[in-house]
Amino acid sequence: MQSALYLDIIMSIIAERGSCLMQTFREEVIRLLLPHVPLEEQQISEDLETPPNPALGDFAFPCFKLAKEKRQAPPKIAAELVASLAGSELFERVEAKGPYINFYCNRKMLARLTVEKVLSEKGAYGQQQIGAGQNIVIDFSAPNIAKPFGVGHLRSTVIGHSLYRLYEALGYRCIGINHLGDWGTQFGKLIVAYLKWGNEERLQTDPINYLYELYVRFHQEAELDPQLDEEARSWFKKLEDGDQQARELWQRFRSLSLTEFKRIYQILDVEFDSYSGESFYNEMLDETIALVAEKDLASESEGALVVDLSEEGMPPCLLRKQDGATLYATRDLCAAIYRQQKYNFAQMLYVVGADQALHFRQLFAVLRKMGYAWADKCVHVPFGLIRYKDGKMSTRQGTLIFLEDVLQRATELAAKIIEEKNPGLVNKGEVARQVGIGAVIFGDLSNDRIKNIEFDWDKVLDFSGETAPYVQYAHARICSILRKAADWPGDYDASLLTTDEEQAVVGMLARFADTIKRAATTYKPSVMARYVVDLAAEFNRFYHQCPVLTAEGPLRNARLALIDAVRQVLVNGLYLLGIAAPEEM
RNA sequence: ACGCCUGUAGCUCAGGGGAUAGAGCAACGGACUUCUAAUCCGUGGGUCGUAGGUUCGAAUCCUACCAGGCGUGCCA
Repeated sequence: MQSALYLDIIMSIIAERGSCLMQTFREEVIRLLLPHVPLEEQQISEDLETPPNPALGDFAFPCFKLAKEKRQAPPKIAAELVASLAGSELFERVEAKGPYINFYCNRKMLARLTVEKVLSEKGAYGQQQIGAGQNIVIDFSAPNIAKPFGVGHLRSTVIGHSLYRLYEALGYRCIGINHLGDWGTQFGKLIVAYLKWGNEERLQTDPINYLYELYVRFHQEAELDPQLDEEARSWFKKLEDGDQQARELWQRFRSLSLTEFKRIYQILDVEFDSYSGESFYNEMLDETIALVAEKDLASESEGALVVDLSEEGMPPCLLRKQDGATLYATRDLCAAIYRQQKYNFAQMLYVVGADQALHFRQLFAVLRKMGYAWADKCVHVPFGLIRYKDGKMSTRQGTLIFLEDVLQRATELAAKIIEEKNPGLVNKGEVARQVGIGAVIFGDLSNDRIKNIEFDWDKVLDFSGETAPYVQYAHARICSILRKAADWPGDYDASLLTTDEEQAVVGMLARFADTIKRAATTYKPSVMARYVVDLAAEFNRFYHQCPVLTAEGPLRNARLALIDAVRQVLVNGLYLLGIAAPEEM
């Protein structure tokens, strides 16, 4: 009874924007199994898996769980089940293999649905509506004013930026906030250092490096003279109290730094919806503290104002120091409440290093104690530290590697390789930047964010294997082929794409939407990074196995359509990572 | 001392409780008169930190231990 009408319905469901291709096939498997197994829909869906080997089909259902109830061996159950299943247009074969039932997607149909969907939706392919009408706040990058942008800050920046784009693809409205570290005791330190050793001329000519120098010097001198720390704290207190000299210096340091940061963000193609940093909340802090006190949560301890968290098994959260000055936690608490009021977020992500895990657990605990149900919508998205082979990277000790140096060297290397491989390339400089910077970003995103990274120049400057240039190269190759096929009018019959190599590529394309969802909901851009590498690898295998331009008529058209679809998904995937896709390299 | 995180091939890492644990790099051997060789194919290489437990089935879940990293009230 599998009529043409039924097929049309399936096709139209899949063709609908925002639907997941593989999901439709998956639901069909469940529909087929449901009448024959004593399991809930949910349970079947959970048990369903992707076979380790494409020769074993596209979906597999393990029969172990049925063995107990049916009192039969799993392979026997599988065999009998297969015999009783209804046929489906969506699958060309359903076979029992040992204890598994393997479902083989109808290759022609999968190829058609996938390629047609990609080529009609183009840049929107993969987008979903899960988050429609909801806001999500993403707090990322947050560099400290008056310190250079080091490779350490790159992590928060690129992870946050990628999450921003991933959640946008799920239909959320994203609000990217750069919670600048533009307040705090560090400014007391900087003011002290500047007043003691400052040189106006050097501040003018090379602000960031000079401020950094002062900062490092402060810490060196403070080792010998603890009195300096005392002075710094008192200058910060003055700053909070509105002392004019302090505010003027702070204002200068801040605006000089911000100009510098924006330059870096431009290089990275990163933007923010708000630059409201810590100082932004300065006027609201008293109110926040009053709110905490109102709920009877604040208490005095050793001269400081704290929220006791012993019930939660955590050390107390400090809101005011002995001298009355506020802390990081006070400002974060204030910011969270402000953002909830302003954005009414469905979720708020803090893309901040794992070394601050306790701080966020405390922050969320205080919000919960205050009775805010939305505290559970706040998520700390932690990531590992960048370290040297021989120890921790430290701003204070001045052992920082500047991001700009890294980007610069990567770009130079890319330029050198272009000179070797493709000296005729027209816009060499631009492409070298796209490739070099892409390599650096990808290097940071490709591994699980929780792992520490050991900084290694050799690794940063290696463009072979699982890297952005690898993916970009596959993309450029496709563009090259498509340029040579300018005669192709764009018509095709994708159902001709049935070889193993073609199907492997199609299968990857069909999994794109699922990958976006998984990358976003696990807050792991690395999932998307792995995907684009896998897709590029699958394309490369196809490329070496199947001629495109020299293929015969209809097959040539079908393959052109296939690689055009790959090109599109590579562009979309790289975009989600914040990486450019040059058409030639 | 306590808490959190990590431990998979020589190195860097993937592995959505299930079929023979996979990539890249490095090593070695192949493939450019043919769509860009920043590519592809092949070979070698593993007590999945250790010991228990749960399960029909554990790299994956639980417990203990070991090793490393980070954190533990007036920095952020």
